[in-house]
Formats: sequence, C-alpha cells, structure tokens
Amino acid sequence: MAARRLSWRDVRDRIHAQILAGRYEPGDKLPRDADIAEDLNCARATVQRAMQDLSDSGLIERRRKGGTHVRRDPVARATLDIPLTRREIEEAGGTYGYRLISRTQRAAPRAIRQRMGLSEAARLLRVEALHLSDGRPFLLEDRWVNPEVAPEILEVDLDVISANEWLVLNKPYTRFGLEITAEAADARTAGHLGIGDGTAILVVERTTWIDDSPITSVRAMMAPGYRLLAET
Amino acid sequence: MAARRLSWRDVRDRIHAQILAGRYEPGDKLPRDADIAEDLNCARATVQRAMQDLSDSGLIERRRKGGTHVRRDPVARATLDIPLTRREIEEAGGTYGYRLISRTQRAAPRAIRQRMGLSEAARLLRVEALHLSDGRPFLLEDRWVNPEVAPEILEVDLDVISANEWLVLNKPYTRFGLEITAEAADARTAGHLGIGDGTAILVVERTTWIDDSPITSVRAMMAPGYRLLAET
DNA sequence: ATCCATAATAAGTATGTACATATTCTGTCA
DNA sequence: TGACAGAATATGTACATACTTATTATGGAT
Repeated sequence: MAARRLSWRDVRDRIHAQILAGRYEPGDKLPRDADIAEDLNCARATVQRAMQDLSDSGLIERRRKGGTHVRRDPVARATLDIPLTRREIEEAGGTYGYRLISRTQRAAPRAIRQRMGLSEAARLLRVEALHLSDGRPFLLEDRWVNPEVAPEILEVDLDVISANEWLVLNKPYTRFGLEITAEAADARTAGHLGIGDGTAILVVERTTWIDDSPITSVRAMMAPGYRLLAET
Repeated sequence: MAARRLSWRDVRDRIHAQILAGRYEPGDKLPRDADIAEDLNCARATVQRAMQDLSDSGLIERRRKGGTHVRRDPVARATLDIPLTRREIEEAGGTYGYRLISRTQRAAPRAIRQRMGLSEAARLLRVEALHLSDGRPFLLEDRWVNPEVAPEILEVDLDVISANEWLVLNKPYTRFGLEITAEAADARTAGHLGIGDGTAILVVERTTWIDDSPITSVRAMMAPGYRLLAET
C-alpha cells in the first residue's frame, strides 16, 4: 500500500495520458473533480490544480456546472518570449548598436488608428530607428506612440535611448497583441537593413496597452535570417 | 471596514501595479509571501496563487529560499494558438481542401535528423501535401514522420486524411517546438502555392515529441498574406 | 582560507472545509 | 407550448494548517 500521495502533476499526467489513450475522446465529458479526487484518493483541490493546468494548455475546457470536456478542436498552444532587443543581441554574444532615423509628430494613418483603436485623427509620435548587432542591421522599427498616455516621451532624447527601451522601463504595458507576417522589403526598408530590394523579411507588429489605453504600435522588420522561437 | 475579502486576482493586480509604479524595480526583492499575506490580511495561499500568475507571465522570478524578485530583463510573453489547418480554414468561412503531393520513405537529411534528435540515418516517412481554402492554396506542408513512434501511419491512406490530422487524432504530442521564419519561395514551392518565384512567405517549422521520442517535424509554408496572431 | 555537513528559510504542495458563482435543469404557471 | 423563477450542481475561490523541497546561509573541521 502506502503509495506516496499524488501530486497535482501526477494527476494532470494521468488524465492527460487517459485522454491520449482514447479513454476520453474529443467532446467527451470527464468526471467531476470530486469523483476523480475520490478515485485517486486525493483532495479535490489537487484535481482542480491539475485540471486548471490542462485547461491552460488548451487540452480541455471547463465550465461551472457544465463540467469538464475534452476540447473538440485540439489547438497547439505555444509560448513566445520576446525579449528587449538589446538583451536579445547581447545574449547572442553581439555588440548592441542603435541609431535613430527619424522622429516626427503627425496624424496617424488609418491602419495605425484602427489597430490602436483611436477613433479620431489624434496626433501621434512616430519614431523610426535601427537596432544593430556588431554594427550590422538587426531590426528596423517603425513605431507610433500615443502621447496621451505617455506624454513624457516627448521630452526623451531618443538618440540616446530607444523608444523600445524607454517604454518598457517607464510605461510597462498591461497587455499586447502580436501579428507576425512575411513581407518583401520595400526599397526604403531594404536600404536601411542593407539588403536587396524585395528580400523576404519577418515582420512582427505589436500593439501594447495599459488597461484600455493604447500606448504604442510598432512594426519590427527583422533582418533576413531571423528566427522566432516558441515552445510548449 | 468590512472590505470584501481579497481575491488572488486583486492581490496580483496590486503587486503588478506596485511594480509598474516603481515601488519595486527590476532586480528588487519582494517581501515573503507570508508577509504580503499579513499586510493584505489574506491567506498565504492567495498570495501564492497571485505570485504564480505573475511568474507565469514573466514579470517576476521565484526561487525556493531565494525569494521573489522582479525580473531584471522584462520579456513580453505571448501565447500562440495553432489550430488544426482544416479548422482554421473552416472558422474563417472557407471550404477546406486537401491534396497529397508525394509520399516516400527515405533516409532523413542531416537538418531534419538534427532537429528531431535522431543520431542514426533512420529511414523516415516523408509527406508533401497541400491544404486549400476555397480551392486556393493555403498551406504547403513538407513533413517527416518517425515510423518508430507511429508505425501505424505507414498503413494510412494519406490521400484521404492529412498526416497533420491523423497524427493529432492518433498520436497526440506531449510537447513541441516552433521556429518561425520568412523565406523567399523557391521555384517548386512557388509552383505548388501558385505564386511568383521568390515571393516572401511565412514558414513555420514544428517538431513534436511524445515524451522524449520525436514523432514528426513539419515545415508549413503559408500562402502570402497569412498572419500569425498572438496575445497576452 | 576552503570545504562540507547541517541548519534555516521561503516557496511549493496537499488537505479539509466553507462558501461563491456561473450554468443548467426543473417544475410551475400562464 | 413557452416563459420564468428557483433549485440543483460543478467549478472557482479563500483559508488555516501541516508538511515537502530546493536553495542559501552557517559554522566547524581541515
């Protein structure tokens, strides 16, 4: 007997395994937490913790009173870490460089307004800058900042610190959204990145918010060869 | 008085706010869970839950005995959902189509072996297939499957069901890794996708495992215009 | 000083209990 | 039949307590 007490990871793995083994198929309902707890001879809280984890990873769905079901449409859910550009370059062993290209204030184009959820033609700060690794172009950023939310940035010397870094340190977001695409570099972009016109580049567009106020929307154009990594 | 009991979300938000407000700076140590619990007049378990969430979202780091620290290098951590291709197309209102291009068994090239962690020149199943939305090319997949782990797939009629779908239903992974890049389509790829040679396309490479055994490694070449979305 | 066993510590986990909350189910009345 | 109030129910949350585990601090022996 004895049989060491089950941890929530054990419970999670058992249930996961049962789903994989086909005991519960997509759409099937799983027993109540309380029943599973009794079966496995552990506390309901332990089952709850396990279930929460499975739910987070996209394998099951839980609804109060509705119970727990195996998700009908399996999704592969991965986590993407996007570090500060300077740190990313330094971790890879490179020397970080930064160059401000332009800094203007103007009415935002329609696409940007829409993405940030700004209805009026509010004037935004636009910053273009180049991040370099060992002197070679690494990332070209085209950023729009909402001075309503971050008025102090208008006083910052963006030749010295990138808007990227200043914002992270001074206006931490509460949430953000990402859009990842592949595009052909236009002449201007290609020029800054030092690549051929039309080269395929990875573009990461990120819009960040503090609660419900949009702070900034940035288009990061990565130099060719960049790889974005994610994992479970 | 009174003041409704604090929920773990309340605790999380309070601590988050304090970090944003600069009360604790990157690298700073936060008080022990027990002390915070006493301060806020709630149970330690509630603080623990809040801290776990902040830790998951990449804002803080926790170590036993070491305590809790604000992360020195803030990372933007996003969640990426990759649905089954068929469901993705159908959810977008398209009609799903599928066409097998080739199916062979051969020794895996070096790059694939390396990615899957196969030391010997094991023979793998290679499948090329095209997924269509409303008859138009949507995704070209170039897949390698390890028949050691999934021998049954050798008997499956891949003209009828895509390897993608069969594997998800019959050999669910326990973990996977992703690599996202932008590339110029080569002639063969461009031909299948019906686009111009050299067009910029988004390429998602995914290698999946059951515990420590590699099941499959797939290169998904997305038709131009595809957007990969992620959020916090 | 340096190494190493040991103590101290802070987060992590498990449990039982109680109550909260979101849904679904059900039975009644129109 | 249909609408709706209220009961039933499964998950979600909070708490006190006890124990576990990883890691750091320490103190003594060499």
